[in-house]
Amino acid sequence: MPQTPAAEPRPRDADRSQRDILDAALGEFAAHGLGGARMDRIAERAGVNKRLIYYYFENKDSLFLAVLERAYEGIRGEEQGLNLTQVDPIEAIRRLISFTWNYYIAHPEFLSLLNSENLHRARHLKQSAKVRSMHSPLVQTLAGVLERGHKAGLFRAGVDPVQLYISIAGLSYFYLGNCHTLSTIFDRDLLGAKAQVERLSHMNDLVLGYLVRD
Amino acid sequence: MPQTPAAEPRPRDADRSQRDILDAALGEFAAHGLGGARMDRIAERAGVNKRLIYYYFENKDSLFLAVLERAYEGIRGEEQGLNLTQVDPIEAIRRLISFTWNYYIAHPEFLSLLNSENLHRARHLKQSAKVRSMHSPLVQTLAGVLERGHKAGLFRAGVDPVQLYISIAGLSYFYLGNCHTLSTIFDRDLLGAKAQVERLSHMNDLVLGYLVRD
Amino acid sequence: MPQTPAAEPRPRDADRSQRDILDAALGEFAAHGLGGARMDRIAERAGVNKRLIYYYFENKDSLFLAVLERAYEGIRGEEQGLNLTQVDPIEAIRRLISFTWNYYIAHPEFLSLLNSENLHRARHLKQSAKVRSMHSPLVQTLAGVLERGHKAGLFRAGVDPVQLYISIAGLSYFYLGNCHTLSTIFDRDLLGAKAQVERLSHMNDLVLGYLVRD
Amino acid sequence: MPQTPAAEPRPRDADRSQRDILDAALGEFAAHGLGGARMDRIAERAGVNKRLIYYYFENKDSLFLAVLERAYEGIRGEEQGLNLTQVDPIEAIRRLISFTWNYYIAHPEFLSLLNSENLHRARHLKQSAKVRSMHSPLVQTLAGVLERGHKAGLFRAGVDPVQLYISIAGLSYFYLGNCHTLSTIFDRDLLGAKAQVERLSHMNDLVLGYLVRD
DNA sequence: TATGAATGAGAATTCATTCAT
DNA sequence: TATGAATGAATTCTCATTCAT
Repeated sequence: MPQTPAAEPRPRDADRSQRDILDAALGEFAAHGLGGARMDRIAERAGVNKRLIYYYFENKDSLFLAVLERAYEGIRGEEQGLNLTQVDPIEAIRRLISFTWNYYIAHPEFLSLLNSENLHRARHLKQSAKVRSMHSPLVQTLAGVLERGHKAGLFRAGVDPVQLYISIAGLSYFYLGNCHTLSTIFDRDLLGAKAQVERLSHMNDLVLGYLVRD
Repeated sequence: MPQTPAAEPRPRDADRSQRDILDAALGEFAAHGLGGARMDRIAERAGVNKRLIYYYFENKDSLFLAVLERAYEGIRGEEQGLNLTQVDPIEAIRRLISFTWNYYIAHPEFLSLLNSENLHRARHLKQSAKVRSMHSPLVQTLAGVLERGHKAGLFRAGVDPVQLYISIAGLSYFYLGNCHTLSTIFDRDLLGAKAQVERLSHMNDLVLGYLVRD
Repeated sequence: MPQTPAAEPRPRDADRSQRDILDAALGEFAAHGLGGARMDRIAERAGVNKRLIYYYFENKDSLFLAVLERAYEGIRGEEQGLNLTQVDPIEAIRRLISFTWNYYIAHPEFLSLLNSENLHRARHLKQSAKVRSMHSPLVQTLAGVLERGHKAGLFRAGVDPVQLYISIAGLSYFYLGNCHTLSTIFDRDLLGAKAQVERLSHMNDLVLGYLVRD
Repeated sequence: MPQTPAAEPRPRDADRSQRDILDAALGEFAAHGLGGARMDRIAERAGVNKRLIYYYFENKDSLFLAVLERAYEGIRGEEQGLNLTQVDPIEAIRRLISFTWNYYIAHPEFLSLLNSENLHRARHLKQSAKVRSMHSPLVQTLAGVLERGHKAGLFRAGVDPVQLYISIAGLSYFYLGNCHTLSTIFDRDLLGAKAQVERLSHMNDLVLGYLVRD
């Protein structure tokens, strides 16, 4: 089907076009996965001629990587605003849990994108130097929190920050990313307001129940 | 690619053919997702004429559902062999954690399948009466364990078995299902023998650290 | 899809099976045309294993011819019951018009079958000695009616019975066979009771208005 | 059969491409019916990449409708050139009969297309707003002719223009559209020069013999 | 006479991508 | 920078027909 020509030709704005394409691609990849995403639909969503996508992004895979990098930038950027180093350790853990939970809720596309990338065995991510560098600060920050907590006699010793980070992420990720199958399987609404409060509280209990020693 | 004719004609065995198709489809769907899976490749993997797939399974989606149902049957079936009701509560929790972990490691396709189904918002699963009925026994068993633990003065009160089950699954699921991106991001081997032991021990510590009250 | 096995196996009755197949095929060919007809559906409609169709009728084309021959037998058989030679000429013409009209209404599949056969340039019919032999009596009968009418001073001279027969058939055929397009085009119901009476009366007026000389 | 690449690349002309596709499709649909038509062959006939058909026409059915609409435009357009309002009523009827006859002879595909559309119960036509509007002028013109004829004391009263139009069309349509089966059945050449003259004369006699009152 | 299992060839349609301007 | 036209290679699915019992 010939692309319906826009009433007015798109004003020539390179940045804007690229952003629109990335936004559209994010939605499409999240909704259908890499294999199910359609370049046609991305163009349509973006209000851009299909050919323009290839002008800016070499091909579907490159576009996917660009989307993925931008998504990681997003979450890591916000994470840095948490100031975990400046609050007491227990509060820091609470913040990290809440943040992760809320971020996943606010950005379900991020979960979806990760799913896709894992299905493809991180094929795209492995090509990205950018992403790797984003993560060490996070681990260091968390390590610092754990150490402070231990020194203050609050937390147990010997907790690996990477393990803990993965656990915290996993507790939210599995619940939210798999909520469609889970709510079908358990025949229970997992996303209602009450359910959300309960889950967040369960996760805090679980992690702090483990960490805190009295 | 023209299908290379089998040296010998396939013996006529309806059950065997269906099983072979399901096996092949499981592998293909796990490797490429629903959208990326190719019916051609499934036929080839199964050593079956492509047409036969449509003879037994209406179309790609029905086939996917059949695969999914069989996968759930698999894990739920093994879970029932755990005899959680017959061991002491702490041991029961340990068993469940280990089992989940080991099952995911032994059946990475299962994780992949879940990912795909969630990407599609449980579209297939929702049509399956079968699956729902598989899960209530599991929740009841876990509820029993928690209650026994509490009555014995071991476990804290008020733990929701569904929340706990989701947490236990999520701790393994996220680690294993996202190990490709995670190991890239954290630049660390997550699947070596030592790493596996560490993760399992971390998960046990986490869950039991939370549950057990002294 | 494997054919759902009948609860009880079909009793072995060769004649009955063949008749069922022909009935089913008539419906299917009429509904979808030769190209659109499906052997699967014919088997299903007939309540017969698909393989049995090939046992009795060599292939789709042979089956179509068999259906066609039986359809011609049907109309020619009934036509002979009209006794056109035994009533006065005007009544004979009326009878022929009414009969044609009513037969087409009662057997819309017959029209559809003719359409299909013409689309295929009478490919099947040309192979059938049977059908050819059925038609000469009809022309002779009509020729007799016209001659009697002329001798009685009622009808005009020089009317070609074949032309007239084709005209009479055509007046009903086009109206009924094309009623779907015609009623769409003219935005008018052509099959209501009143419309049917009007058409029949129009056709009688037309043909007799032409034939009868006063 | 791999498409033989055109020696020269096709010049980029959207209108021309669409026209070529429609021409090719008309031939193919007429020759094989909707069900028997092959998109591959249409592409080949049109000298166009198969994909281009889908670029301009959504799918086979849409293409069929487009062809059908163009066919109706063709005949209705020429009909308007007959100037039936400007000649005496008898001549007008003669012109309409001759035109219909000659148009069907010159455009056998038109008959075939109608057949197909009726087999499908005007499924496509019913979606077309366009077609309905083409036909009211025709009916009005014919009504005018009949009225003029009656007022001049030439024609009988009370003739329904739609009935008459259908009859005129039917007399040619059945003869020409079914000539393959008819000539097989009656064992008589229906398309030779002499036969054509005879049929045209028969139709004029029939219709005017009915209409004209002396 | 009757049937469930199996298939090769081909059908419509889709898709990422490139051409020409 | 932007776009409408065009395409080759797949991809899912269909269909008449045959095999084996």
